[in-house]
Order: sequence, then C-alpha cells, then structure tokens
Amino acid sequence: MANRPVTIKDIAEKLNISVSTVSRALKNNPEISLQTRENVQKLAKELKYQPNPLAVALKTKKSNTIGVVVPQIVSSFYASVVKGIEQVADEQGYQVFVSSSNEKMEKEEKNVNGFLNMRMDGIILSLSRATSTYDHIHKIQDMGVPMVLFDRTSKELDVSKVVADDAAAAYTAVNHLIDSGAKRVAFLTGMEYMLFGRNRMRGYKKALEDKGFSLDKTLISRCDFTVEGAKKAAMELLSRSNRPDAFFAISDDLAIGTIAAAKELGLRIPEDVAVVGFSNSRRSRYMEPSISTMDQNPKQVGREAAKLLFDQMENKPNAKDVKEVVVTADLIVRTSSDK
Amino acid sequence: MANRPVTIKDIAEKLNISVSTVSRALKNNPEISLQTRENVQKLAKELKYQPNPLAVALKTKKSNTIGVVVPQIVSSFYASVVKGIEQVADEQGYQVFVSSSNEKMEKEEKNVNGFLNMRMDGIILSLSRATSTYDHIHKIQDMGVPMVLFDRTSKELDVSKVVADDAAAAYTAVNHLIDSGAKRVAFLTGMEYMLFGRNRMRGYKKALEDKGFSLDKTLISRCDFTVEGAKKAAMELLSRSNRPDAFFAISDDLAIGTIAAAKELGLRIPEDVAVVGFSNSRRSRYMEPSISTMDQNPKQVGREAAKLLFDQMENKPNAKDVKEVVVTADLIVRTSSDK
DNA sequence: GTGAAAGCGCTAACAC
DNA sequence: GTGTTAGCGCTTTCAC
Repeated sequence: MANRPVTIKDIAEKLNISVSTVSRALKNNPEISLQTRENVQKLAKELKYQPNPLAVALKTKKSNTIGVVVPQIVSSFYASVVKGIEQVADEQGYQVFVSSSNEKMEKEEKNVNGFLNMRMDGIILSLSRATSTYDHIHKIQDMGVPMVLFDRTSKELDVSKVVADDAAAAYTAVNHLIDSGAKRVAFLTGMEYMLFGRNRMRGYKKALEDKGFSLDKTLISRCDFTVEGAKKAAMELLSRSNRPDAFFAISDDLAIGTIAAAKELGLRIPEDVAVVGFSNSRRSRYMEPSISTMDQNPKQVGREAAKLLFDQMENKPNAKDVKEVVVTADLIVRTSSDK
Repeated sequence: MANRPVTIKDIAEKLNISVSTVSRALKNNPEISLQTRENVQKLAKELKYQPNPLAVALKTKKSNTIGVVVPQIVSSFYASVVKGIEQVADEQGYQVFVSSSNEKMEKEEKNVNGFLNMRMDGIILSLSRATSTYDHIHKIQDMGVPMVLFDRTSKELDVSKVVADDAAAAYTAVNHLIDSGAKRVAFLTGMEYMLFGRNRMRGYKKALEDKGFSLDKTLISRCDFTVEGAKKAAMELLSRSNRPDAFFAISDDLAIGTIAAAKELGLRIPEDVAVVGFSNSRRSRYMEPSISTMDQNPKQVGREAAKLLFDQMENKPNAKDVKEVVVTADLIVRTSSDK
C-alpha cells in the first residue's frame, strides 16, 4: 500500500543521468540527444511517472489551473456556465476548479484566497448577493492574476466582464409576441430591486413603443418570485374583462405559474393567451411545449468568460484592456404540440 | 502591480530571527518564547502573510483539500450532494474542489489523476455512466488515499459507500398512497436497465404485498424518461375504464408528466388521482403543490460521504473498515392548495 | 529558546 | 549534450 509516487530523480538514477537531463528530456528539449530523450520517455511511461504539479507550480509560479467562484452550485444557470468554462479550458489544457460562495461574501473571500494561495493562473467569478466590499477582488488585481467577472458584476469594478443583455432579450421576446398577433402583452416580473427585472422591463417598454403600442401600466404585474406567486398574479390579470392575450414572464417559474393560471381558467395556450418565459434550464422548456422561451445561453457565457481569461493569460495584444462581452439570449419558439 | 506574496522569510528578516523560528512561532509552538511568538504573529497579520499551500503540501504531503468527482455538475442532485460535502469539510477546515466527468470515463480518470497529483487528502466520487474499468479507482487505493463512493457505486469495488435506499423510499411512498385511500396504485418507471428503477419497483411490490393487495401488472408502466413520455403513458393508464386512482412516479419528470395527463383529462389531483413523485430538486415540489414527493436527501448523502471520508483520514479505530451508509428519502406530504 | 541545514520535486541558469 | 547548482516556501530534525 501507499506506493510512493515516482519522481524525476528515480528516473535519473535508473538511467544514471542527472535530474536536469531527465527534466529536459521529458519536455522533448532538442538540446538533449534523441537517444536519451527516447530512453527517458520510455522509462517514464513504464514507471507511470506523473509530474508533481505542486513542485512545478512552486517553482514556476504557474499551476495550469483556473478557479471559478459561483454564488451557488445548485443552479442550472451557474452549472451551465461552468460547463462552458470547462469546455474551453479543456482545449487549452487547463484544469478547472469550482467552488461556491453560497451567496456569502465571507465564503467568497475564502474561496478567492484559496485560489490565490493555490497560485491558480486565473479566476472567473460571479459576485455573491452579499458582496458589498471589493478588497478581495482588488487583491486579485494587485497580484496580477487574470480575472473575469460574469453575470453578477459591478460597475465599480474595472475588470473584464461577461453579461447577458436582458433588455435586448426582452425586446426580442415581446416583439415575437406582438408579431404573433398579441395586442395586449402583460409583463410579469418580480421585486423592483432585481436588476435584471428592471432591464427586462426596459426591453418590454421599448418593444411596445417601437411597435406603436402605448404603455398600459395595468398590464405590468409584480409578484413574489415563485410559481405560486406568479399563478396568483396571472389569475388576477386573466380574470379581468379586458384580459391580456399574451404574457412575457421574466423567469421560468413565473412562466410556469402563468401557464397554471391559464389552464385553471380554461384558456388555451397559445390560442387564447400566448406566453414567453425566460429560462435557464431545459426542464421548463420541456414542461410546456406550447410556450416559447428565451434561453439565456449560460454555456455561452461561460465560454466567453473563459476566452477573455485566456486572452489575458496569453498576454495577447490589448489583452490587458478591460472588455465587456454581451451574450444575447436565444428565442426558442415552440409551436403548439399536436395532440 | 503583481505584488509578491509575503513569505516566512520576509518575516524572519524583518525580525532578525531565523525562518525556522518564524515557522514555529506561527504554529504557536510552546518551545518558542511567548514574546517571539507574539511578535511574529503580529507582524504576520500586518503583512497579511498567507502560507503558501503548495510549499506546505510539497513538504508535508498533505494539502488540506478534498476532491469531489461528479458525473455532471448540471444536476441539482449532485449539486446538493456537493453542498453537503462542503458543509462538513468546512467544519474540518478543509477546502473542497469539484470537477465533473461529464459521464465520460476518460474525463473521470483525468480528474482523479489531477486530484491525486495535487496530493488531495481524500476523494469522494460518483462513477460516470461510462465507467467500465476501475484502474483509476484502484490507483487511489494503492496510493493509500482515503476515498468514498456515493450514489453511482459498484459492488466490484471494495470501498466505503453512501447510497440511497430506493426500495425503502418507494415502500414509504406507496404506503402513503394506500393509507390515503388509494386502491389501485400505478407504478410509472423508465427503462429496465435503471438500477434505481428496479429497486423502487421492489419497494412498490413489497408495499402492495404488505398491505394485502395483489399485484396488478397492468398498473406498471414503462416510459422513456421524459415529461412527454410520462404524459403519454399516464394518459393511456388514465383512459382505461378501471383507471388507477394513484401514481407512484420514480422521477420528478415522470410525476410532472403524470400531472399533465391528469389535468388534460379533467381529473382532479389528488381527489381523483393521487400522485407521489420522486424528486431531487425543489422546483418540482413547488410546481404542483397538491402532490407529495419523496425527497432524496442529497445533502445528507454528501454529509455522510464526507463524514466517512474524514473518519478514514483521521485514522479512527476501524476507520479502514469498508462501510456502507444508507440514506433514506423523506416523504414530503403536501396537502391540496387552497384555491 | 533558537538557528542551521536538509530536503520535498522540480526548473533553469550557468558551466563545461 | 549533459551535469552542477541554486532555489521556489516551507517543515523538521539536530545542534547548541
């Protein structure tokens, strides 16, 4: 048991050469004779030699790893973002480590420090809800470690970012509803403090305006951010005499609630009331084949963030510039399922 | 920019003492005079000294980290398990690193090797669907690294495991339905190769038997593992003259499909047809307040796995024994929502 | 009570 | 083409 891992020194001794020669031969350094290189590589394979990344990192101050800090791991949005990051990191031969802040600033700081201490070569992070000071973020910058923020960012931070264009997505969604014949599009949103809610409302209003509709404030409804809350709110709207003929709901839960309300009232979807929901997860799309959704493209967010990070790490021209990438959501149109 | 991290040596020089003294003082070693200890610790704080875990790990062959390999990160089940692991690791002062195999054996091996190379002190792993050989698992054992398997395990592996008791959960669920008045409980499951499906079926049959019901095979329905598939299957069952008055569905998607079918047929839930679903995610529970679900307790799975791992790491008596912990699911009973 | 020295596994000047 | 040496930041004998 407890096999000691084989080191470069073991190889050197067996071959009666020096460790530096082994080190060079392993990296196929042309200064070393082909003969020696082959011998070394062959033996390394036989012995199942694996370089000790700790030693390498300690020496070179590079670990070939990147760290990702997300507010929560139990979230299909963040999970998909991570997947996107992993894809491009994989291509670059980097390992990805993920840790979650659980929406706590304290944990976020701990995670960041852990990554920094581990000498990770780059950090991708989405701020926790509780994060109010940015010392740990500045520390990353002070240490010269490449960093990219995504989704939950802050204007106060002078860092490259990847965000979703919520207003544009809402604009697309509402346009789609109107183009499909809707005359009275309701907007179902959450509490006012939600930034993306405000942005999506902006897109909603802009779309109405551009289509020549006047804004009917009674069609805007706020509810708590749950299926039940949405259902209640939608029930109210749909029970009116001049009920809306379409809904744009800013989350998948709200869309689900809306559908439930419509069904309970015996309204057909999308004939009587069309619905576009906003979605992070595939599930909500499958739940109700008759509604269209805006897909936030979380994987794309991850890919873009990773690309930005690698640009910085590779020190490409202008890599140090602070960039902001906007990922737009896709409208996934579903036609009514055949019964 | 690029602030060089402060080292033990920096402290030693400023205080005109040796690095070894600093090292000892930092760990509050009583051999060092209180005076010196205080000086060192004070300066360390001022300078924001952070030990370099790479150097420590290289020297001590201990990294104070544990690695978790999951088949997928986009899954509320695994995400919750990770959360449970993080909770107990946190208490022990360990950092947790997560990586996902994406259901590929190749990636799983890579992840394991990465963790091993990083000298992680323990590994918690759930096998990918594609894993067919166990060399990488045996390697962990050969290196004497503590390990715990969870959820997707293998009888061939002589390792501590944490699993869910699917049969017991199904037994509880079906009992609940019968106790609530059901006379004809349907069982909605997926393909035969799904081990947990078979186990849940066992519990279903056992519950019927213990309640004195004879098994009606026409009430067992297999469908593909999607909402639509379930809906179709449930429609068929519910359209019969002697339709079931209750369903036990082995996943949340299947429960959702069942509900959709019942509603489409104008049947009330739970009055006309009661449903118990199996669930990993909170969402499905909120979606339909009138159905009860079995909650797999994923967080508990994580906590148990971590506990088992730390037992091994701390070399407690009998720690080397291979243990198997069974986590049972909770029945979450929901009563019909008030309209 | 403190210091000197060795060494963890590796890389990279600098020799020759 | 290859070896020698120093050193990354830390811990840990072994001295005194």
